[in-house]
Amino acid sequence: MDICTVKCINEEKVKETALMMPDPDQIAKMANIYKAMSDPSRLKILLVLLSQEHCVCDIAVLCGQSDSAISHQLRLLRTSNIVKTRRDGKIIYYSLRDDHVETLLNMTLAHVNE
Amino acid sequence: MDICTVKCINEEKVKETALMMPDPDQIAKMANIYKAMSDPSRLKILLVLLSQEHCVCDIAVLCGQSDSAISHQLRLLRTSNIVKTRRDGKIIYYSLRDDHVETLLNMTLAHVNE
DNA sequence: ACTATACTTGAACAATCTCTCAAATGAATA
DNA sequence: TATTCATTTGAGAGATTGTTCAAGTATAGT
Repeated sequence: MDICTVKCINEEKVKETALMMPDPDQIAKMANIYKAMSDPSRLKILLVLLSQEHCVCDIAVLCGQSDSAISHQLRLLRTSNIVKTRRDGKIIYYSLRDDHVETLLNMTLAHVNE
Repeated sequence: MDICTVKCINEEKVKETALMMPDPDQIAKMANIYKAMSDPSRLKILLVLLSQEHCVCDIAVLCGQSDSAISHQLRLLRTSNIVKTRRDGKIIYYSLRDDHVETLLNMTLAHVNE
């Protein structure tokens, strides 16, 4: 009698796919990127920044949310390395950090448009 | 005294960006796609299916989770039109529904690999 | 008809998330 | 120095999420 009775219908295919799987670290990174874009209000922020850089309160106006709510979300996007900031006097301008997110956004936009 | 005192630091830029924004329906669709991929266990399922089609219990083995947990997630992916099914006797095979998700996954994989 | 297998479903609980509100920070101006 | 403005922060409430467990289908084999 086996101690470990793992049922597995097609062992061959399971082995094949297991070899193809990215490692846990990579999966976590991918999930983080998608998570950042998965909340509608955060996605709206990113789409706003896809157009051009903006300060916090203009983003708030464009998104129809409070400065505070936007600031909370921007912090998450900042710590996920998805947006970057630039200070000009009292005003802090936010923009997308690299091309990858832009490309992802544009690709997905094209997808939902077709 | 104004009733509606919307503060808006750069009206010009706000108007420009407002014109560029996708409509709410498109934004919702985009968010849904990202949401489907944002949970690590769901993302793992999609990466499994990126390799080839699999039945529920093989996916469960590959993901290290219960059949039930996987089935719940697969339902979400099914109703989001991200995976499709094919029945062969008692066994139901799941696979990715279209090229777009594959492309997104591969692009993001390339991104976290660099 | 009965049993076994592959999968689905509903309820429930814990964990996580997003927003609001009030207070705090840091930089520019009076 | 005091005030104002743009933004950040912390605590807390309400909603959403992912998993488990137990019970339910649906199909195939005996």
